[in-house]
Amino acid sequence: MLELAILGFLYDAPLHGYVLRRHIAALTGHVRPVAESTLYPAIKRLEKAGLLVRATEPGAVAAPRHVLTLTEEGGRELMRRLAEPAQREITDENHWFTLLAFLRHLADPAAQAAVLRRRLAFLEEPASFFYDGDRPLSAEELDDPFRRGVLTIARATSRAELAWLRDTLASLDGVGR
Amino acid sequence: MLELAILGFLYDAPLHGYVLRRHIAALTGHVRPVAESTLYPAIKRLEKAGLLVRATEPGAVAAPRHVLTLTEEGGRELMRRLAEPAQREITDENHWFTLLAFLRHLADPAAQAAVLRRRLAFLEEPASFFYDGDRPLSAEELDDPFRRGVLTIARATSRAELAWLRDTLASLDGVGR
DNA sequence: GCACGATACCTCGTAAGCGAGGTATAGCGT
DNA sequence: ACGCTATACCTCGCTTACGAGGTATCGTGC
Repeated sequence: MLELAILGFLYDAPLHGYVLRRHIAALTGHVRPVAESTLYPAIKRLEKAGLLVRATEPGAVAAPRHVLTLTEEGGRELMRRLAEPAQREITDENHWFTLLAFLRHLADPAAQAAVLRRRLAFLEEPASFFYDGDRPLSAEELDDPFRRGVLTIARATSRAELAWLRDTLASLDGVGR
Repeated sequence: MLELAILGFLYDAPLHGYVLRRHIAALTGHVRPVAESTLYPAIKRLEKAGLLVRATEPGAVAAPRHVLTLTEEGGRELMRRLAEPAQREITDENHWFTLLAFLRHLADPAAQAAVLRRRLAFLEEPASFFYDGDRPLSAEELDDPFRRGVLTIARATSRAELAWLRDTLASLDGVGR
């Protein structure tokens, strides 16, 4: 998820670590902050894998900067990660939102639609958080107000997302034809 | 999050690892599956910390079971984790939902309300996923349909949750008076 | 002249999660 | 007799993440 965000931001423009950190904080920081000690090693991993290169520049304001530029391989890797996300990227909202934030980079509308359809299939599966044996329980069946909250909120999210998915898929299909 | 779920389920009744695993899978598995190689070490951690005890029972169906029972210290630890959750438990929906699933165990309505109010404060902070400098962008200002989706979905979730939070807080305050 | 905050990057030890793989038992179909 | 599936638990090595702490530069206010 972090690596995807790094690749996604760098695809737009070369950045140095500090600015990248602020971009990532803006994107997911209110929900899941990223520590510096997580970001810098992640950058090194991606550099070692040949997905980005670092160029040292004298710091405009303070210490020298390491400007990060995506390599061609890095661009290809981003496309792979966007087009063929792991199942976790589809099911976990945190991951999914990060993927959506950069899905526009995947130029092909059909490929974008294919990813959305995987999310659609996931949301259409009957699933709950609470079960009576194998039968999913609805909010109305629960006494516990907190568990009822979970289902109420999840249902509202699911509805909004299904509507958006169907809308967006329709317009992507329109472009494709 | 995983440890909270273990403590939460065991607070209801002693369970052995395999059943616990299915409970956890039902609760969060569709979004974020938990591997066996994560669960069993987690159980051992909690045992080592004195939060639960294991008793070997001949397996009813197959191999011998390790029935897990919460200790008093384990019960107290659960209450602590429910009453004073880390900020991540409040902001990250995955964590938050897990917390909500067991918040009923916290018997005091005032303590429950205090936790809900922390979530309320978080949701009331103006925050976006996308910014123009420091200014949060609204869905309407975005060209990118996927980023627009993120904001549309997040807004629907936020609305539903705010309504539920205010309702539930009102009825908790009613009980407290 | 100097403390302070912001910029900019880094290392280290520890914790947590995961996939791959292993061990066993019991029951069922063929 | 044999394989298959479900139950039930475990270890190992690898990767990722995090907090604590460190280093250095520059501009601003006092």
